[in-house]
Amino acid sequence: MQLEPRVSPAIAHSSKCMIVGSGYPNAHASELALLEYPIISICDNLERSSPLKKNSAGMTNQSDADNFADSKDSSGDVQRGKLSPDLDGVADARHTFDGSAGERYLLSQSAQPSPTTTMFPYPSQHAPTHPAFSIASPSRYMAHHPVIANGAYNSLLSNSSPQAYASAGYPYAQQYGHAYQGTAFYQFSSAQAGLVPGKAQVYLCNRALWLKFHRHQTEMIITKQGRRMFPFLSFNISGLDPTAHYNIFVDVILADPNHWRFQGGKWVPCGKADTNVTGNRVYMHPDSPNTGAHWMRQEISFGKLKLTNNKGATNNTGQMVVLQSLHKYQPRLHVVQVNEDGTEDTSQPGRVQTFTFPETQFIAVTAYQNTDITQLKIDHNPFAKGFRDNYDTVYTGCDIDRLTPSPGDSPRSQIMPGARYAMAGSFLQDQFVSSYAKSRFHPGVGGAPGTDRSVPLSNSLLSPQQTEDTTVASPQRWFVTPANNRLDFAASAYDAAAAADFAGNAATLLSYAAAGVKALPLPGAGCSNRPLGYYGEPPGWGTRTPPQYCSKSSSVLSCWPSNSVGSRTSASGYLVPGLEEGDAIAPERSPLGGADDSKPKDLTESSWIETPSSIKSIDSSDSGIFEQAKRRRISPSATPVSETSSPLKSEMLTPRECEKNCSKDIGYYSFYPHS
DNA sequence: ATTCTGACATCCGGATAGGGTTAC
DNA sequence: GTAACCCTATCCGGATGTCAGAAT
Repeated sequence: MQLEPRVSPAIAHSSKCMIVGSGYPNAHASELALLEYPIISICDNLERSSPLKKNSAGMTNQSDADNFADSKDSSGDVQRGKLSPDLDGVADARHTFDGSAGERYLLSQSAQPSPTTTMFPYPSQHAPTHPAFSIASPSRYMAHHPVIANGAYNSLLSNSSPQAYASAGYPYAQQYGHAYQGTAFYQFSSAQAGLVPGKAQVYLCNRALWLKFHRHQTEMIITKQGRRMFPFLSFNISGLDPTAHYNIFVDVILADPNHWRFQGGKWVPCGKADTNVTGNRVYMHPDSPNTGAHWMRQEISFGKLKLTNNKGATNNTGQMVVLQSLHKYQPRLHVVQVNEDGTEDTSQPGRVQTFTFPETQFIAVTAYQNTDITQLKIDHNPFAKGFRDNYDTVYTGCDIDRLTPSPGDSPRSQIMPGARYAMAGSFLQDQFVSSYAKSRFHPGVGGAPGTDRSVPLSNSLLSPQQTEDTTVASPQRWFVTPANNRLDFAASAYDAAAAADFAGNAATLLSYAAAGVKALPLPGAGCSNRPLGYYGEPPGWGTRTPPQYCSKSSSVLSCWPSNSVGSRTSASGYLVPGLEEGDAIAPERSPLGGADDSKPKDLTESSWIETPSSIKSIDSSDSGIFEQAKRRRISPSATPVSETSSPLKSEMLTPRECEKNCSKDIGYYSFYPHS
């Protein structure tokens, strides 16, 4: 299809003058230091980084690499330092991130009027004049691996930015730069925050889960036959034209120019990445093309996306994304408006929007390196359930003993048992909410909700590279309630302690802010709950466990009218309190308070508690939590999570409750028009 | 020494078959 | 008595991480 590099003058300009560290025109050097992500000059890379543009430009991976290398060379100290493994975008950011930093990056933007407008999903990197993607020509995506450099679409952002992109290199730099410039793309008006017709907003539904992995540097297994991602990519989109048609797909690009190695309990760069790899890097959502209403109606899951290292794979190439082991990748979501027949229309600008979620970065491996990651996978992936029982035998019963025996890796050992168990809500972060939900309130499973046996999923879950951060994060950091989602988050930005748990890393935080995010995506708000009623159709994981959840929680299902975009996008639909960060909910910290617990409680009880004990036993047996409780031999004192603090209750508010609660935050909810 | 591969055991959900119950 | 429906058991495919051995 049309791969012609239709780049606006602004874009062209931006692509030619990438200046290291200048991605944050309004940021001070100190701030840059916090940005964490390397800022590397990548002249011409902006366009090339796009699988489409690259094809059209006939660029080679090597050229990409060279450009990247060149940019590094010219980028100076900043970028050089960024190449440190500790600067991969998480660890250090967290170390240095504090309340002030959070404020600085989230709220201090001149373009960002107030903290109250900082709570929004990731805005896209709009591509005003970018040639649309085409599903008709998959080959166009069979491009070389570009080093993440903002992507073609990112570069197009410059259209609205007078300063274009003085810097690029890594995606975030560009994004931040864009955001810091306060581009008009992102409406920071409290009244219209993020509500820009035609401009989609995307929530990473399972963001909390991603964060859990991200804190340890996510690893994804790649096999010849292809391995599914876990966590898998799952998004919620809003802001699309309900009647317009869109293609939605994900591509995976190199997140940095390094080859990585797990050494000494941590990931360290080891030479240059091999960018001379071909293969499909794009996974088109099977529902594409479809209407905006369709996309907004349900969660968009990419559970069937498989990662492989088999460059010559011929089967299911459409489902396979070819990657290289020990390379760091960054998935990106692309939303491309197409004609009704699925064809592209490049005549209109702004039809391509790209979303990058830093927390979804991962290193492709053929075998897990970090045992913390392994354990997280086992703990959260239903398919790995069979390995959970090994806990008793493999480990001595103390989850601390089970920790990664990596040097200097003692994050969990720093956790107070109570705090650890208090992370009950973390389960809600799971990709498979239902699995845990089923047993969450299982009678007799005392402390089940808080029996995250293996992994302290909050701030305590720090990788060896994050040991400095020992601050006890507020468990409900990501517990989004209709009334507090945005404001709470903003407030949290000032909370140094919370900062640790805040998105899991400063980089992420920054990405939000820089990307023009007005508020934390509060992904869970929309997804952790909504999936209940939308999992029936989505492919992949979503089709497995979720249905169970639905079948057993009919009352919950009713919370998400799947046939009504309007209702879905209503405040209640999107903002139902979702435990995104999964941490235990501290009622006292929740705006909803204990009073509001009653309703969710009733709801859950009606859905679960009334289930015949016999059935519940059966269900709970595979819930994970139940097993964990059994394995952990949890003592009453070790399971402080009371019913009132159960995350599920907050998570499962009914629409009525949602509306009631949501009304507390008019500013935010006004974003989602009630039908 | 590091990385990759394939076999393996395990788990889950879907599909199917069989049996039991109920309604006509 | 028959058909329809429901429930349960079983089989199968696909998924997981583990592990030992091969490859680099």
